[in-house]
Amino acid sequence: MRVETEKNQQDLSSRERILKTAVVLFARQGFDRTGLRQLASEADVNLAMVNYFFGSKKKLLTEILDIFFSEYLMIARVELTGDGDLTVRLEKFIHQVVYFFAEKKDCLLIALTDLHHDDPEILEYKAQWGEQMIQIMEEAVCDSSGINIAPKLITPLLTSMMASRFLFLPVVERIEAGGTELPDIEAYSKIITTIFLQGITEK
Amino acid sequence: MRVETEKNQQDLSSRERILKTAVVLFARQGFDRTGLRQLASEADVNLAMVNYFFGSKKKLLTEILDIFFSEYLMIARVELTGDGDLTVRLEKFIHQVVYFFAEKKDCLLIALTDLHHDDPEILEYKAQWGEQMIQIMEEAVCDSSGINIAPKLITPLLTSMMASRFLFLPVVERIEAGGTELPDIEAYSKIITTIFLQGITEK
DNA sequence: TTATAAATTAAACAAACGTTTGATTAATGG
DNA sequence: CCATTAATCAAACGTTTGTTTAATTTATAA
Repeated sequence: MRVETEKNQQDLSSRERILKTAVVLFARQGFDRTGLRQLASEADVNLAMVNYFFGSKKKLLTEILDIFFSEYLMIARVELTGDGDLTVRLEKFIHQVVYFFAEKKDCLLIALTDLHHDDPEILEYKAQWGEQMIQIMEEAVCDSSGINIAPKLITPLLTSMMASRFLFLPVVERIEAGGTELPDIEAYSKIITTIFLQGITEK
Repeated sequence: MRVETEKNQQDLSSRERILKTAVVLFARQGFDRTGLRQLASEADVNLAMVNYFFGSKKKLLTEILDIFFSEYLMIARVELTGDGDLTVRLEKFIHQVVYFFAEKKDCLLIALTDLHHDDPEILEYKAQWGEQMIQIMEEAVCDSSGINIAPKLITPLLTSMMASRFLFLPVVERIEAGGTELPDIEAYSKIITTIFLQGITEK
């Protein structure tokens, strides 16, 4: 079960091939279940190259997530800060993030599932990113509006809402029941926005 | 770092001690990072007892989650089905589930983070539970109301909303920023209900 | 070309993994 | 009290794990 065809990967550098393959394998199998030998084999590099380029398996993980978190944070900064109408800002933010999650759904899964462990090193790493996200939310959403919800509550909540589709996708795809199918990303983004702003009840 | 004092555990049977210890360790460290030797040591049983009582490490995991999922499903059946006002039913459902998640937050973390892997056996296991949940949601919420949202979307969404506090709790607890602190469970439950029904915007 | 650095390789390392075995002790019911 | 089952134990099973080493090839720059 190759991650990509060799044609698609052979023009990439060894470092980039490891990175790309690791994202897919970590998302599919989990960080701990993915051995360096399988990773090296599917990325078509020697076993020792992972530690040569990244230092350790854990460093490889944080390098993957650095890229993901910094982009997520950038979207928040660009779309949420400013003086425009809060509703409009949130609308654009959710739209951008949902499409970003859809594109980087493997990284999202790794961030949500593989990072929730006891390792103090990993926990502090997450806290660094989470703190920045909560600060943006506080200044851009909670302070500058009539909304009176703790940023420590609303930040995880909105993130969970936007991520819910991708977090449960592997399960939902297996299920035949539930007449209607899942809407596409555009419709999904709009539904999340509507519920977050107005709830499910008809106006 | 003992899971509980020996006093609290010594009156339990070996089987129950393994179960209780496994829940805590799996939630903290993840299923894969928790070795049977550590588990046996902290549960104060011999290494071989885990396989003696549960057959395998994976069976121990599914036994833990069976209890959790069946209770979650029971709450959904009790609170969601019926002819009463949908708003009232959802209100009660969210309240019950949030308190249930708070009480069983370790199991919730295991279900959300340790189950998202490629193992076909695990995936089918999850699909069995997910299918029942989606069916309840479809009949009780989607069909019997003006709400026109795919049950395959709304079920993961609502679950994610209710779980968001617990999924991110280990990170949020580490963060000093964000002036206000996290509200208690009662307030959290009410906020989730309000947002799900009416959104964040003031009426 | 030659010297220097980067990349790649096969092989080995100790440690930890889940599981099984066979013997031994404790508990149970006739 | 005896027979039978359940529970507990230490020890070992063969794999697999992440990491390191030292040698070799490839690429870069002088």
